[in-house]
Amino acid sequence: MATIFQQSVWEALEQIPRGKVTSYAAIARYLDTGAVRAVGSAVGKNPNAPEVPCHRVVRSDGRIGQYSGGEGVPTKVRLLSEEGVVTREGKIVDFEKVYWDFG
DNA sequence: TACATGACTATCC
DNA sequence: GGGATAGCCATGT
Repeated sequence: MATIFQQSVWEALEQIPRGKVTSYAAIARYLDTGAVRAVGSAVGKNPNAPEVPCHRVVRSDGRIGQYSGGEGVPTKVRLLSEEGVVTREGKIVDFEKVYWDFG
């Protein structure tokens, strides 16, 4: 059962442009809430995997974080790499350059 | 209704 | 600079 909160999170994810990443904190801020952990839970339960680019969400410190799909984090890293987001040792390279904010 | 948990973050040694 | 601890809101049992 998807709650309004979760749907809001997923809508936010769709706004992330290709080749960019954002953080859970940014989404929480966009939703005008400080529930960064709840955001993580919502993203992880995302039932619209292909529609929603949940792999474009990383931690605020530039690390990949977690992933619940395919092979897990390796899959997330691969997807990001395909979009031009280079990662290394589970961390985003040039994080500030590929970081995208809601505005 | 109350308790425990989580794809996190910020702070404090 | 790196590891550990507390705080946070929403969800599921």
